[in-house]
Parts: sequence; C-alpha cells; structure tokens
Amino acid sequence: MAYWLLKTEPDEFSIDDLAGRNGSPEPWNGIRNYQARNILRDQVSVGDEALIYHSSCKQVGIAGIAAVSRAAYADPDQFNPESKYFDPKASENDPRWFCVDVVFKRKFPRLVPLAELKRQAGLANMVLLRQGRLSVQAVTAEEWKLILQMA
DNA sequence: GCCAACGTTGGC
DNA sequence: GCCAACGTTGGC
Repeated sequence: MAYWLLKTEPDEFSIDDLAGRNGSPEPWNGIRNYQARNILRDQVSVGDEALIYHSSCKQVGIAGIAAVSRAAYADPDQFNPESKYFDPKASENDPRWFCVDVVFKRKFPRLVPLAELKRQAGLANMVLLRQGRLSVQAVTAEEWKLILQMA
C-alpha cells in the first residue's frame, strides 16, 4: 500500500464534493502533466490512499483523505472535443492521458494549512514543498503519519 | 494581480 | 538537440 497526494482546486472539486459522492467512485481526471501522468499510470494502485490537497484558493492545504478504487485507465475527456481536456493527438488506440477512480475516506477536522506544513521539520523533504507544480505525488509513510497527527 | 518556477513548443 | 519564447501553475 502506498501513499499519495492529489491536488485539486476546491472551486472545481473540493473534499466536500468528494464527500457528497456518498462512497461512489470519482474519476480523478484532467491530469495533463507527463510526470503526474506517469505516476498515475504506473504506480497508483487500488487500495492506496491519498491526501486531498486544496490548491489555488483562499485556504491552501490538506483537507482529507481518499482511497484509490480503480487503477489507471484512459481519461475519457481526452477523446471528447467538447471537453477542455480534449487532446487531438490522443486516440482510443493510443491514449495519452490516464485517470484513476477515488472514493471518499474522511475529511480532516480542520484543514492543515500549507504554511504549517512548511514549518514542520519532519516534512522538509516533502515533494509538495520541494517541487511546486506536481499534481500527483508520492507521500512517505513518515510524512503521512505526521500529517494525520497535525490534522 | 504579480511573479517565480517550471513545462511545452517550435525554429534552426 | 539546443534554446528562446511562451504558457501554466500556484502561492502570496
């Protein structure tokens, strides 16, 4: 079992939206970055758990936890010309982008702000703090434990 | 809204 | 394959 962090803009899709799915799977789609894509496609597995991170909003930080319920499959939006995630270079035979399904696990009693994560010595090597722009990233067991304690 | 960091595109 | 120009992410 591995741990991940998934970024989302809460104005688009928040931890509350995920909670509102009442346990049904939510496709984590729209990932259009190769590094993130490779992690999704090659490493994220059913049963893994992920921190849900709220980005590009008033209160940035970690909002809760989701579990992976389906491993990588072709993101259908890449084939849909109506979608903003449409990719003319992708084809059904040769998909370029992938998504996974996640289910809601829990919402933290409070959002753990990015500023606090930055202050935590044990999190100094966290990918989130080292590499700004990666929307799917690995979290170590130690980091996971520490963040759950902060929540 | 600004701007730093970084990813992508495209000419050569 | 290099690199300049440009676009996007994302915190503040």
